[in-house]
Amino acid sequence: MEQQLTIKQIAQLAGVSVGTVDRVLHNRGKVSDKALAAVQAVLDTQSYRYNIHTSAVAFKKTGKSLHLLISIPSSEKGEYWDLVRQGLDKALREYGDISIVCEYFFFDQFSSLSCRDVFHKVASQPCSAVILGTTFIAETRELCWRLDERGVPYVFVDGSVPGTNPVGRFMVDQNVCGRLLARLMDGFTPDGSEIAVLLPRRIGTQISNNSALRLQAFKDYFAARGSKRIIKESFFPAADAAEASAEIVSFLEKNPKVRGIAVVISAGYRVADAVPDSRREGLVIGGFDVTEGNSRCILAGTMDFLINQHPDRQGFCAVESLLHFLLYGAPDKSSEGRLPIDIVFKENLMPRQAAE
Amino acid sequence: MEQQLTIKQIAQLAGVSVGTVDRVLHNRGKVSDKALAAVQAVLDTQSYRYNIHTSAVAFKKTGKSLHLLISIPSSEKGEYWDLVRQGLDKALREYGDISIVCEYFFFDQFSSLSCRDVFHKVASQPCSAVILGTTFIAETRELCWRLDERGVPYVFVDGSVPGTNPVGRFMVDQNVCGRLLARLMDGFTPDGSEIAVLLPRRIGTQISNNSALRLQAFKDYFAARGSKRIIKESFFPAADAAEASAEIVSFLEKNPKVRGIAVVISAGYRVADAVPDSRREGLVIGGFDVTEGNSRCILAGTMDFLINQHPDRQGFCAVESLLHFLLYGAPDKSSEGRLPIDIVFKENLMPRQAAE
DNA sequence: CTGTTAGCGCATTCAC
DNA sequence: GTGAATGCGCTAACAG
Repeated sequence: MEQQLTIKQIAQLAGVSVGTVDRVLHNRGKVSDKALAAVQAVLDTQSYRYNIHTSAVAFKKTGKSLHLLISIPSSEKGEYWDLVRQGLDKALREYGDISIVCEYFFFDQFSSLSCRDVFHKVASQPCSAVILGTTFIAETRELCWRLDERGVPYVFVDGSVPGTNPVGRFMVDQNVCGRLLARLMDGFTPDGSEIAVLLPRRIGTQISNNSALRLQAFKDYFAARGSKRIIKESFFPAADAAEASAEIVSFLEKNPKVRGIAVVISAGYRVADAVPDSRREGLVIGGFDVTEGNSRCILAGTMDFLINQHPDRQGFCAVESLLHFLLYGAPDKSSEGRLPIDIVFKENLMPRQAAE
Repeated sequence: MEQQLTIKQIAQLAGVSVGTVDRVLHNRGKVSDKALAAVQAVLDTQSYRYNIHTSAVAFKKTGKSLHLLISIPSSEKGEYWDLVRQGLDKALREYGDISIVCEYFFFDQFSSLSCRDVFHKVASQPCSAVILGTTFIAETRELCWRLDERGVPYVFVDGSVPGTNPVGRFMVDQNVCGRLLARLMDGFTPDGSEIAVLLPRRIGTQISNNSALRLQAFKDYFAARGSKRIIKESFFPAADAAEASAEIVSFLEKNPKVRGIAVVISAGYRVADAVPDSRREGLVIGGFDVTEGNSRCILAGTMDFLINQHPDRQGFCAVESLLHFLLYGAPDKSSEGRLPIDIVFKENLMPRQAAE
């Protein structure tokens, strides 16, 4: 709408040259106090909007390009971290006018050793910035310290780690996830019935931070309302379909009053697949995220709803914000807020939920 | 990621100049068959991505700017069409690097006469393109014919009108809205209870197309499942708080078995406000869209859920797509798909749901 | 420290 | 019909 302020105009208003304005805007130093004050004065009055795209064009001249390192868990196609990746890639495509060299470092989300190994490589790799999937707290923190030392900016996807200084954090509120799950389960199951919460059991690894937060919030919901609902917590081997199936069948037999199953991870389809048809009627199953497996179950009617964290959006925002930071030199305004959470039923499941 | 193809490179590969490539890309004619074939050959092999932003920069030189006409219903702050407007404005801000002159033409969504009047002005106003809120079918169609004659492109927000040729249509599937509403109501109310559907009663105007579609889909949901649920349809005066209140109290007294109220328009808060506290317990109220009134009720706990059509997103996408069309000369790939629909509970209500 | 300038992708104008 | 040249906002190299 209203004409944008350009650096040329700023220069004119401040009585300096565009070079000086550029130096001020990017904190490149080598500016006299007087010139700095003059430019600042203009910036304080008028609102300047930086044009990331023309900036990118100018960058091309030098042949320099941004070097992005992305370290996230590896993932089957259509599973959680692959969706994150789709969002990352989509952003990289959308900002294709900016010269970006991008390198992925995948680690095994079930192995802290693998994470440590991979992060070690990341720590010493020269780059402009890093995007991290926060899975292992200690390992992530250590890497961040190394990056801080080197002055390399980084952003988090899917979580945050205390004691670090990320330029942005892109995640949803797990507390909201847990309470929302509780609300839906509470509403969709009959009053006297029991509800099961299924947690992942992993070999040699303890329950992930997100699962724990969701479980806590889930229980908090009922506690806060003074609900008499009986909640049955149970672990299942999320990685092994056959084993999971056997355990879930047995669990349902032992708990005949269960009318709802809340799966606090994105492998809900494993549970849905395991429930025998004879038990399907009157059983509500809810899970997380529109992964391929969950999507299939929703369409088939063997799962009832999903809480969508929009992993793709998280990835997209991470790249977008990081580019803004790298080119503009200051964090994006919206890099700190929690991202919205959706609820997906069969009725509103979109074949391809597009990232942003 | 991979280097973008530029028009300079295309020119080189085709053995012509950038001017010729530009003429081909924009169908400006004045190109020999031979040159056209050469450029086409390159475009067929390589994939060219047009850079809308550098294009916008170049446009500035000429001082020419895009003239957008936006004609939508007027609206109180925070109500449905104001949310659409927020999305429109957000897009205009985001694409602030493009010189756009934008003019709003508001009409009264309850008066076809007002619409006709306003559209008459729009029809003769010179402009680059038009964005239309599709409220009155006949009036919209007539305007579109006039625009077609003049060769002015237009897009729809919040609906579509048969027999027109919009460059894009940005809306959600009302069929999905209705079925989703039914699904939620069905799940959240006890089995034997009755469900009320509340429709707007307007003076001198018949029920809007969207409301009718939602109602039909709502009923279809139950019919398809052979459900024995009793659905009570009722009209209420959405525009008058006092009258609405009286009628709803009386409705609830006459229908004591009603446990769910589905309001098929965005004025659900009027219903929620009218329900006496004594009847609140065990009553589920669902409506449409995160308007200020609905938002207040959700937070207060007097409404239970909203189906969010993201009017802001619709507006945003409309502008984005139109700009793409105007600058590139071809419709956006994603200008035809239906937009996603969210569900909002107290737990996942975001204070300010940002557009895109 | 500061101003000038070339050039990025693109649209347009104007000679040829 | 066509291509060379100009300038949009911006960066960076360079000359003062």
